[in-house]
Amino acid sequence: AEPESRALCALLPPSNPHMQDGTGGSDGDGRKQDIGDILQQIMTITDQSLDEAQARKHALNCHRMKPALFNVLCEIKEKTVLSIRGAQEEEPPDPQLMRLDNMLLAEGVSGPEKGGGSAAAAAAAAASGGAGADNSAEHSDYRAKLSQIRQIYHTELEKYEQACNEFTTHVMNLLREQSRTRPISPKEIERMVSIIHRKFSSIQMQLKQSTCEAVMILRSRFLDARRKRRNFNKQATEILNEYFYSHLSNPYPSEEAKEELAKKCAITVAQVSNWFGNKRIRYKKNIGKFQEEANMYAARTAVNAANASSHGSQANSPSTPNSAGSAGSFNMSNSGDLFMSVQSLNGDSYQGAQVGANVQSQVDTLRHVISQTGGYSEGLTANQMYSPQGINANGGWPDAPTPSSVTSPTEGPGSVHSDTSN
DNA sequence: CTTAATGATTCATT
DNA sequence: AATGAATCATTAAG
Repeated sequence: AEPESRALCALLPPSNPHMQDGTGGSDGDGRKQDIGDILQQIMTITDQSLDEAQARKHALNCHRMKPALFNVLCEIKEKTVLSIRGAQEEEPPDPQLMRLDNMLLAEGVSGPEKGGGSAAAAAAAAASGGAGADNSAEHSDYRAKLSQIRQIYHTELEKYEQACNEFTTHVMNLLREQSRTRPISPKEIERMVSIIHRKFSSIQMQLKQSTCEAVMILRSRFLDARRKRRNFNKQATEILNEYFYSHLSNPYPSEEAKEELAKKCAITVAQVSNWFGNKRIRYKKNIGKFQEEANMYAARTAVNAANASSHGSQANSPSTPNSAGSAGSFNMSNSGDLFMSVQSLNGDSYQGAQVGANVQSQVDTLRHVISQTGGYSEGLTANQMYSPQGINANGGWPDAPTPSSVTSPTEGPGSVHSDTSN
């Protein structure tokens, strides 16, 4: 068969003139010049009618030499494809692409439809309390933009996918059509398809990259925005202040208390912790500045307590950790002296019917009220002697939860520098 | 615009 | 990990 092929090969040029009407007749010498002609020819092809092309194709297919030429082409193909196959190997999974994919997945851009996610977030916000609207309002911008990005990403991706598929089918049809004229193995089609896919996937990667970039920018903006603070509403501040001043001797709410405060204030536990951290340090820094506030809340809490106790129930006071059994443990345990003083105070002003946690929670309050009214100055002075400002000076809260006298401001907490550093 | 108030963050400490 | 202290960055008030 070999010599025959060669012979056929030799026969090939003479058969050409049929294809190349007048233009392609030139051979090796005038190549550069020919390029112009070929170009011209190509340009004119577009002008040719489909019928003409179809007829030409048909003529080609029906050419008597066609089967032989086909075989030749097959043989040549065999060799070249082998060499191509050697160079062509499985592409490794691009690590960068994986990185991008992972990130997009993590950001919820490429993951499952975020409709559920946002619904869940909304549900969570709703569950966290009535004023969860704050939180969702804060995040709505972020979420809206994220979903916008996601939508663009998905539509673009879909567009690419569609275009890729369209193009692939086009190419496959083309190759299949051409396979009647020239030998095209399925492997080759496959390879072509993979090349197309690779091209498109590189485009996709660009899309993913830019999407990632957008998300990152959005995210950084959001993180910056996270620093944007919104003041708590008045009610929340009141609740927090009530707790603070009614636990002034030990303003360290337990985890449970924090949770309850958080729930009541419609803020997070972390925010409660922040608030107490700020409050403690700022109160300590300049007690005088908080005098008025302290007295106010003390009085208010005292009224609440009085009402509560007169009703025979303490569950009403927002400042006290209810569930009397356990919540009071952290301050009951370390203050026998306090308890004693409370009892004496109770003897003076209220019925001794206070129970459990409520007692401790009202110690400071009662002090305030009593000192405020002035009628019980003796008892107060005794308390002051018992726990003078010296303790405040030495650090106050952490070691011994001692009642701090708010009413005598000791206007000189040496460093009155407020923290206005900007 | 300036300043105080305030929530959040960061870092050191325990 | 929780807290204190300092600081940042925004908001509200003047």
